[in-house]
Amino acid sequence: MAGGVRDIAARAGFSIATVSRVLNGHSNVRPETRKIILETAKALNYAPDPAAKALATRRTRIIGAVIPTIEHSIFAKFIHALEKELAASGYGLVLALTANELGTETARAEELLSMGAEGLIVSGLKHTPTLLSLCAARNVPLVCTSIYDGSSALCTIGYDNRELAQLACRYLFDLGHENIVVIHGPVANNDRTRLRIQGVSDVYADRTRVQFVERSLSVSGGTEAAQSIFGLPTVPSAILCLSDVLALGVMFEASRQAVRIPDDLSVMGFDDLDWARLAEPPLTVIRLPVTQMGIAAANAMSALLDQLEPLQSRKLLGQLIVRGSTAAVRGA
Amino acid sequence: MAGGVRDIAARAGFSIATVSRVLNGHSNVRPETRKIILETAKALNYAPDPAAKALATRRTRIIGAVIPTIEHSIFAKFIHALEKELAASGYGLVLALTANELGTETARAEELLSMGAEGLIVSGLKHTPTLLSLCAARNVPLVCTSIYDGSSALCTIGYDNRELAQLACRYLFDLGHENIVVIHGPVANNDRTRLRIQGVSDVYADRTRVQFVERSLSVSGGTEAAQSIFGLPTVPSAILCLSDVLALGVMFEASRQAVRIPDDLSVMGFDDLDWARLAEPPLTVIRLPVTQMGIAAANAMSALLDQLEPLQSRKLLGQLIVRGSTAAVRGA
DNA sequence: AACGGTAGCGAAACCGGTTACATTGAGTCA
DNA sequence: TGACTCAATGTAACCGGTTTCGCTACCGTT
Repeated sequence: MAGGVRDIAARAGFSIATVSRVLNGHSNVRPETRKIILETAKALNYAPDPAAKALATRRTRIIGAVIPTIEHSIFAKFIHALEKELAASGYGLVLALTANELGTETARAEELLSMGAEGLIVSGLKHTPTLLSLCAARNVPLVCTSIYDGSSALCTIGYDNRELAQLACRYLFDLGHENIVVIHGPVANNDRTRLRIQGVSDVYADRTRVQFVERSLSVSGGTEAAQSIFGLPTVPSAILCLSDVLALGVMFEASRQAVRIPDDLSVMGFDDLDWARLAEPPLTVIRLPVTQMGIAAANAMSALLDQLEPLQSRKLLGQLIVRGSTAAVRGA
Repeated sequence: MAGGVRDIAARAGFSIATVSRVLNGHSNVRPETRKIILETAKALNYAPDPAAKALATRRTRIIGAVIPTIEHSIFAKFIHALEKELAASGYGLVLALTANELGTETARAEELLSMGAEGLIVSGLKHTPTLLSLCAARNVPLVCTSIYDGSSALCTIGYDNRELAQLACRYLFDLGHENIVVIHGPVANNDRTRLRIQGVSDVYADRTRVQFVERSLSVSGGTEAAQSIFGLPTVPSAILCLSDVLALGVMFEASRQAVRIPDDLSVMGFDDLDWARLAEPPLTVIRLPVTQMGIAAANAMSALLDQLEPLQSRKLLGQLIVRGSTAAVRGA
């Protein structure tokens, strides 16, 4: 029932070339001709075949994203902004979630390319040589997100994880917290977490004063970590969570064990998820500009593909948001 | 640099037909021929052109999903499972988020189709006639999720929202709660919420005993609702939140106002997000089988497209998970 | 020796669009 | 009136795969 350009041409009494011209809004067509063709197209309720169009134009207008997960809100927000902005530029988003399974990223990326993605968005800076050469060979633009590295040859659009961790630690240190615990997610295959840890070490140079606890990147990771910390002989005066979800777990556990925040313990998060400002007490955090990042990544990609400008790394700024979950150490 | 089948054919000394046969694993090719062709394909690091392949085979192996948002974890979990399962069957997922903007669903669906989606997954049962006729005209399979309706002509894969709300209410009622408040997200354009509200009314038939509060579907919606409720002349003995995020907001606000849960107030959620069992107190919820739903939707779609079996509605079961946030009403 | 069957392969059509180039006819100008 | 320009349209090639159909050569039968 759905006719192609040839059907329209036959029915309207013109050639397929003219039909195509009309359908693509080219100018050198007589207005009346345009009208006739548009009408018969509507009558046949024509819809162009995506595959044929892609083959002829060599464009799919699909870009792919390979992301660890979407269940962590920080990624969800990013993807949301990314999708929205891509759509505004007429691009579609194909998604591949690696679910933190190490080493699947390259394979998933390849799948996306085989579905027609003409650009790739990934997170982090560390990728297999295979992936890199793949992109180079087929010259598929690659944008790395959640990280900014001006010295990298790759296009990175994100924030400076190390710097932001420093910002958090300096704030805590200035409040008099000389004995802190840092809870973070798995470092395996996660350069961003590693950078944040470096940032912590930059400030808390004397390693005896800072302790790192690695757990799964989830609320339960936070509660587990909190349980182990609360059982310590000397409880720290502050806990820095390198993700808000960990902080939520800590807050739940603190509430359960009647540890008062911030009186007994300062707690700080990283992300600034929606609930952070609404928590009791409201959570002091490092805010990550993920929405901005989604927009920036989408714009960089579409600008490149639309031949407007080359890819360019971009550093987005996070910020310290002081709220009620942190306080000066007692007696300081 | 990247060669096509014709390059391989020329280099290997065979015809493009044979090359294609080898590349697609057809049997009637001499083993040695296969070997030669595979080697030259590798040498030229051949990758089939997705558009050309799609045009010739009339298959894209892309399915589209139009979803309100991905920032709500319940959808994120669904999409995650969906993507994973689709990928396992060799399908890709293109995503369109409507961000609750009313009326964009149809347009977004059309976009997905124009990018080559050969199947559509949407949420809810209520859609524009345009969307429905679009799918019918191009015979694109459509799967409605987050809802089950055995009487609908459409394929629905989900849970019975009304029934589950009844389950929640009967539980509360049996605990002696005769005066409850139900907090829910916007009902506009959301048949699932409306069904849940119906389920509540089924149990709390006497409308004077139940009060409905509509807020944005977010933690802040929950805190706002809680604030208005705690200011009421007669505070209810229980609050049923038709989504866990609302419950989180309520819990935060309760903690802020020193309202003890469950002693002063029972709070109940809907979803069973990761943190629900870890909250303080752990949240009593209706668990929604969203992961299962993602898997089921993916399987239904792929089975249809692989010509294995027709689409079929499927009812998935939610369940009541009793935890610490609810208790019998005092003096009952 | 004549024959049927089949494995292996190639030529060419086809999928449904886009577009370079050719063609036509009307208008302009000397 | 002839030459030239340009707007409007058509013809056919092309994008890069898949697939139908037919040919050849070789096999085993009788």
